[in-house]
Amino acid sequence: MVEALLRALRARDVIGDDEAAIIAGLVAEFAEVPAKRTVLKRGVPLSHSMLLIDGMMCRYKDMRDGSRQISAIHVPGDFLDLHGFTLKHLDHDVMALTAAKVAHVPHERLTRMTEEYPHLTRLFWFLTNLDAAMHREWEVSLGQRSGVARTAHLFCELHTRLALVGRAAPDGFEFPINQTELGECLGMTSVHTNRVLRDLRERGLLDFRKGVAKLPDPEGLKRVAEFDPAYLYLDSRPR
Amino acid sequence: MVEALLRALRARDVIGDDEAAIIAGLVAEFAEVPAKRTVLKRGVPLSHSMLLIDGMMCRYKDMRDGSRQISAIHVPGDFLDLHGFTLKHLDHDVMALTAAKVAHVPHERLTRMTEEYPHLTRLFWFLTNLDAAMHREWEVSLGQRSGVARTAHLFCELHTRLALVGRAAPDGFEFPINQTELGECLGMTSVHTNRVLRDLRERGLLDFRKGVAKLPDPEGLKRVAEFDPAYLYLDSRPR
DNA sequence: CGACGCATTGACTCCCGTCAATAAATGTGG
DNA sequence: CCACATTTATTGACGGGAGTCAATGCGTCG
Repeated sequence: MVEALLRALRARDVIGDDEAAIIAGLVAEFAEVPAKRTVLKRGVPLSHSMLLIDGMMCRYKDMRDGSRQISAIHVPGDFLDLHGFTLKHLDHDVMALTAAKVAHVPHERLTRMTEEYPHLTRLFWFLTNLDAAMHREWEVSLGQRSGVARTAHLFCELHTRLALVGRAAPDGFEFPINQTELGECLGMTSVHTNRVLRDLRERGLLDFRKGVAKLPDPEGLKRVAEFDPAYLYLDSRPR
Repeated sequence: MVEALLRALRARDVIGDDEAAIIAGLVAEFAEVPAKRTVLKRGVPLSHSMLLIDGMMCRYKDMRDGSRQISAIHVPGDFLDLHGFTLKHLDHDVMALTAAKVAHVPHERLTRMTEEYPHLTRLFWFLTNLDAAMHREWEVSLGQRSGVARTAHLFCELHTRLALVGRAAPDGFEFPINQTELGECLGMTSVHTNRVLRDLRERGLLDFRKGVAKLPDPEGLKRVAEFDPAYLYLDSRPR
């Protein structure tokens, strides 16, 4: 059940079968989550972390005026709140975009991991640092890229991350999100998101419709996005 | 020399004198850095992490067209690249805004820490998660807040963080940055940054001039910024 | 004193938000 | 299987916040 996580980790370091077994042993139970459900609320004390097994989720913060910023998209193999282990409660909410399956990892087991398995500890620490690296790249998108480039960049990132865990084809992937939510990732209104998507479609770079993204020209899309996957740290070195 | 770091940590957890001594013992050497110097370049393999003792620095990414996004501001007590311990190289650059003093912490000592001191490991892990929390809040600023609110929010954050390490008065603080760099934090041009600053000054909320920020009405500034310091995790709980 | 960096301001443009209408897709109950 | 409600996508018209270009001022420093 933790295959996606292992694929993500093995893209970055060598994980022995013994360590894989320990990782699998961290999971206490599995749970199903219906689409659109908010699974984690800001400020609530946490006693376990959640690993996404299947489906897609997002982190977000709501503003007083009803607008919302989605600060991260989660794909299978991602922890939704591994940072919650040291933060004790979250500063944001987490919501399921689709029906999803998650694994619960009790914090006591993570504490024990920090006491007995320093290498795994560094690997899990790495995962939260990877989250931060993605946040930084999103800051660049939101601060510097145009609507078109920002949108292209998001789809390039997801294509790369989903392919890593076997959820993307070379020319596309499923991305079950509507234009309002997509706009909430990109800091744009749904109206403008719609226009940007039309632009990208007319330029033959991206066809996103009904929750399915088609990438007829991935290289062209990367060029428009100024996409450099270095921030995803897809190189294997000991952690 | 590591007082600022200890103040930051003690705002979030109980640190014994024994642990404080271990933290101090992580430092191998100190170094002086001149203003405007880039101290860390993306992609360069790292063998130690740097703790900021005095002065201010920033993380940034350059775009191909010459524009730049600053993704974080660092104050004394911050690690500049603790995440580099598990990432092995950075996805961004780090630059000194002022003349500064840093402490070098060799990665071997951090590795040893993960093997011998699980509580300190969780504390240091927490620090990188705190960085990520700030990145998320900046995503919210860049994606949803107006130029005025975004600017106000940045000054609220810095006021809080600097006060924590004894570098701010109740009504202001030193912030040695020019309007171009400030704009690079906020995703705006220097011209627009100038207009926003004038606006905030005329509204009696913020007077930023010559590297000094005066906050005649901190509560009003927070209101405009929709500033909620929860994401800074200034509550003491065991990590 | 002149060169330089930085701040300030005006004029103009344009990307993107707002408001609104319509269409298309999806779901729901009878 | 149809009538109806709801959600989502699409498009137009209009306005405003922010970018671009450019000129001016001003303090610092060699």
